Amino acid sequence: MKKNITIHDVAKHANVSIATVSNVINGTGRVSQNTLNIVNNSIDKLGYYPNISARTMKKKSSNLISVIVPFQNEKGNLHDNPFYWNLVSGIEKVSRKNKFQVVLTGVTGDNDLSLNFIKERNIDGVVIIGASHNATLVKETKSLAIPSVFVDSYLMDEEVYQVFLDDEQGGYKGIKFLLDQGHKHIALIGGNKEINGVMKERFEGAKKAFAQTDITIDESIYIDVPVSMEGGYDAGEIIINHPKITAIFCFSDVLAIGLMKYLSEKKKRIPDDYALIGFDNISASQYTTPPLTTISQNTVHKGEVTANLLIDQIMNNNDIKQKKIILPISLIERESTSYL
Amino acid sequence: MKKNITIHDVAKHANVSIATVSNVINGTGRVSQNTLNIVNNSIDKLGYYPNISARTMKKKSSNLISVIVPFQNEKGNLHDNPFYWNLVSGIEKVSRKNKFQVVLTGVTGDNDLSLNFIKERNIDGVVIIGASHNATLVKETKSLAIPSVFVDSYLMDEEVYQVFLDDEQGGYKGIKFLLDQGHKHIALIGGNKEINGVMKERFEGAKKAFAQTDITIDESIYIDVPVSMEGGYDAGEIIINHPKITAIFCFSDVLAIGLMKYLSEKKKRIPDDYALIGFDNISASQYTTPPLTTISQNTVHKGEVTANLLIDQIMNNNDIKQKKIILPISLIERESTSYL
DNA sequence: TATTTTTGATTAAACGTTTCATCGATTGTG
DNA sequence: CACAATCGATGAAACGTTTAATCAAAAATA
Repeated sequence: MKKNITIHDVAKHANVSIATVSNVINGTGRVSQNTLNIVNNSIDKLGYYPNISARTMKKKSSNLISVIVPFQNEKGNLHDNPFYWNLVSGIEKVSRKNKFQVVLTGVTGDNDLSLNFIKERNIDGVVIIGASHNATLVKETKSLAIPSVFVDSYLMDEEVYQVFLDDEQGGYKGIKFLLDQGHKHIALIGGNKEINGVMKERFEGAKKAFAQTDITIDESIYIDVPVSMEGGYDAGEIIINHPKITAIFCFSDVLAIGLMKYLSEKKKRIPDDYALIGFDNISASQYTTPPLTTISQNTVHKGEVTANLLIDQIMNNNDIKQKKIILPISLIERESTSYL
Repeated sequence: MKKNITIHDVAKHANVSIATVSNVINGTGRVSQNTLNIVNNSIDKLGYYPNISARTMKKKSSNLISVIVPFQNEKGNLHDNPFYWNLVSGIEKVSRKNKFQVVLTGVTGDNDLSLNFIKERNIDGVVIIGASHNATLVKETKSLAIPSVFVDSYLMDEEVYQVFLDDEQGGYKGIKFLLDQGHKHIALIGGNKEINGVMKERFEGAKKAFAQTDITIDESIYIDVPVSMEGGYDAGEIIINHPKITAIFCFSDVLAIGLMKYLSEKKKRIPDDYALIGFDNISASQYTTPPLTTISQNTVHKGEVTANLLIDQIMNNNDIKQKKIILPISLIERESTSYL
């Protein structure tokens, strides 16, 4: 078992005290140019690297960021949706640039909801993705009293840092677009819209668009399914049994992709039989046939914004303008929609 | 600033020594049922949780697993491919079950190739994904001399723990399938096949399938593009300029999805004009039109296997049968192929 | 009963840092 | 020249565990 090189070894080698070595490593205190060189030289020569656990213990800060992904299903896997990967990608990238590392943790139900590790490890900040459905998780996180950012969670809580999309505007624009094209009977497919969350917001936006016309939303239908390709596929049956429907707004691209399969199996044509809009602009959405008109969000960017907001808190940047960051959306018109 | 509850506080509260408390926490040493109850009671009452950094320092083990994803591109983002997310999902799940947490780290080129954090944090084990292209990374990792598993890396190194797919068999089965259907001119699309790695293996398998027939592989073509939807799309132009080609084998589903878009834009029909096979069986592949015939791997499962192999090493399970685990593939026939 | 073994618990050192208080030497001021 | 201020460096305590060595009391053995 090879013995670790410690700060003591460096101190001995450089003929200085460990305090001086520590100062050199951290750029703290006062140290002359001369000893600085000597110490750095010793560090190189010995191949010294600091022990972060010791540092963490002393400083009560680990330079670790925890990203928590709650599960919708019970299989224990992370969501099968490219959206999450892109988000995490953005978070990881910015964190890395700022010398933080990302601990990725999935939490399932309330059962194994143990955020203890955050305190145990002196984790500096935590990102929670899509916690709307999980009140316990939110409460638990708040009680940690460490820097945190909730993504896509729609918490009615001014105290809390949040990043989300202008989902309402997204819902609005999607429906407005379809209405402008002359559609009158529009199906909406999404997850549970009763809970505060992205689905509810998108739906609220949709309602607003309807309200601006003389078409009442009652002529439409909302189909509540699991947000996955399979869910979208399953929703297809309901769609084709509603004879009047001419357009569909899926509150997630994965839903739209699943639905397209069902419709294509039933020989329905897009956009001829049904105009179709998705949400998220995952990269697959431009590769469907036809390419999917969708509400675009830059998910990697969202992750970057999230990480920055978190790190600003950690660093005590008091020039944080706002606790809530709402990212804009835009509608990308592709070929799954066209004028009637 | 609230003071942390330490093992000392618990000891005082329970009227025992800190050593006893430590024994209770870890289930080590001898402690009577009576004091066990008392101590546990104190722990609950005080809301004590151990400080993992202190423990890590003493035990030289952090219960942390590092997952390293090398980048192909220079944008600094993790690969935009659902494959990776599924893999990480499997790793995270098994790790969590075994009380390990996952640190996710992207490394770009050789420039910022700093694996120092692994030693600095006493990380217990490391998973490296797709390191074939990155010799420095491999060398660096080996020099760490800690438990490690390379995924999809094809290292010619018997010392090293590896998990990969039976890529050669995958390449073989795909081509054999097309040849059996009567195709004679087949295009292959993949990444760089000159480096040891999944692409090379798949190509080798393909060659074997050709060798069993009187059709020579020279009548085929290999198109080397970045492994992404965009790459597949770009390959399309080459395809349609090769008049004899009747079938295409994409060494990744994302390539196939990109290609399908190009072909559909050019009014080519699948499978009528081109038979098409993908690789990976990402969930999107069954939602394309037509659904994609593909070589299937269970990527979440692959992640689970990887984590188990790593944890077995960490736990010193000497009943590890083999250092190389090759996971089977199977061909899933969908509608992007059919007999001529 | 005298002696050994086992049980349950304790003491104290060690893990590798950071940081505060201290201190001698050098430089600056009036 | 006497004194104050600054500079560069140090010693030692503290962070919160684990664990080896030790020990008294209780139980088992002869």
